[in-house]
Order: sequence, then C-alpha cells, then structure tokens
Amino acid sequence: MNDSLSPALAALADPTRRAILDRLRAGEASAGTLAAPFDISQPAISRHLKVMTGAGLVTHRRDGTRRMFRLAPHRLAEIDAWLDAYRAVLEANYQRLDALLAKDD
Amino acid sequence: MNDSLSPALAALADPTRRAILDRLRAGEASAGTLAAPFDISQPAISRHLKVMTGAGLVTHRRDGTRRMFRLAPHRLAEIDAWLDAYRAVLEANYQRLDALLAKDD
DNA sequence: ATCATTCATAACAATTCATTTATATAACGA
DNA sequence: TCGTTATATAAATGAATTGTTATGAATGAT
Repeated sequence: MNDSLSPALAALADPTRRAILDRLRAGEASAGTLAAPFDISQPAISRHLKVMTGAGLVTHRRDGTRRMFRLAPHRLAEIDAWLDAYRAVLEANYQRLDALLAKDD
Repeated sequence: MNDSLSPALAALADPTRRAILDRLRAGEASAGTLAAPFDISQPAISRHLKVMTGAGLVTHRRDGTRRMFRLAPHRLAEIDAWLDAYRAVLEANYQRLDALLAKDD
C-alpha cells in the first residue's frame, strides 16, 4: 500500500500542527513567525515543521537565514479525495451537523 | 478548545482502522466480521474498535453475544467541515491530483 | 574574521501506542 | 447449570511521539 494518508492524518492529529497549517493559509511564513504564537520551545516547533514536511503538508525554501514555509495542498486534496468515498453517507448528516454548529452546542 | 478533531484524525491515521471504517460503509458488522480480514490478534482489533469508538467514528449495539458496529458519520463530517477552510487553496490543485490518480502513478 | 540571527539537530525523559498472550465477562443453547 | 461462542480487559513490552535543554550550522552584517 502506498500510504501517504497515514503520515498526513497523524500530522494533522496535533492541534499545534493544525494551527500552523491554518496560519499558512494566509501565505508563506518563516519558522520563527510560525513559532511565535506558541508557548513551546523553538526546537519543538522545528520538529513539528519537520513532521509536517515529512507528511507532505508543507514545503520550504531558504531566504537568507530564515526558512520560509508554504502550504502544500496535495496531501489535503488526497484526504479530501479519501473522504469522497464517505460523501454519500455524510450527506445525510450535513443538516444535523449544520444545526449543531448553528446552535454552538 | 473543544477538540474532537485530534482524536478522530489520530484514529484515522492507522491503516487498519481506515480499512475497518471502509468496511463499515457497506453497513453494520460484528467485531468478529471486522477482525476477520486482518492478520492481527482479536484483542488488537478490539482495541482498535475501542479507539474508534472513543474518537466518535463508530457506535455499537449488542446483538446477543455479538457486538454490532456501525459508522458514525458525524466526526467525518467535522473533518470535512475543517477541510472547507482549505477548499479555496485545494481547488487550484484538483486537476493536478486528478491527473496523478489517472496515471496511477 | 567575528558576531548576531535564525533555525536544525542531539541527547534525554516522560508519555502514548500497537501489539501479544493470558484471562475474564456476557449471552446463548443444551 | 455447563459448555461454547463472541468479545473485552489486564499485564507486559517495544517502538514511536512530544517535549525539554544544550549545542551546532548556515547566512548575512560589521
């Protein structure tokens, strides 16, 4: 099995990493910028970025002493494609979810 | 943070558990039926099912000595909703993904 | 050359995870 | 009540994960 989903989903299972990814929707950012909002050490963030890179969720390029990270949408698209198989089952539940989110329950 | 995504994504990060979920798309199935295709011990599957239950991906009911499991689409819908935020970024990449899948690369 | 900045890597401890074997529990049928 | 079937739980183990502090490496500026 050519399993690129497992590492990607494992990477996304961490709230810090999801927050980093969220930030990257706004565009490229340096490791330092990405680390700033968090209360954990710089090496910890560096590791998170390495995990995300390994999972194919982000890419990076050098810019002087900084390392600029960028969202790599491919893996998210794969997850989306994986969800397609469940789309039929999900469709019956969208209303319920919408209602729940609306009620902020 | 009311984080139901983390456990769900962590649960889905395991190929065995994704395969179990896949099987459940066809409908309700007993723990034994779900365990059959795999080469790992019964307790291991039982634990996988417990993890999936804890993550809210499945529910179960008793049927005599058997325990019948069923897909619980709510969490998958939440993941789908989470992906919505990335949908704009993804859209630019669907063609590329489709091409890749078509080439069976 | 030296120094400051930005980031990665090493080494370590604590925790969590996936699995196994062995055993317990729950429900049914004779 | 006893045995069988189906499944869960316990205990143990090794591997992976997440965080820390300390240190190294790459780049640019003086």
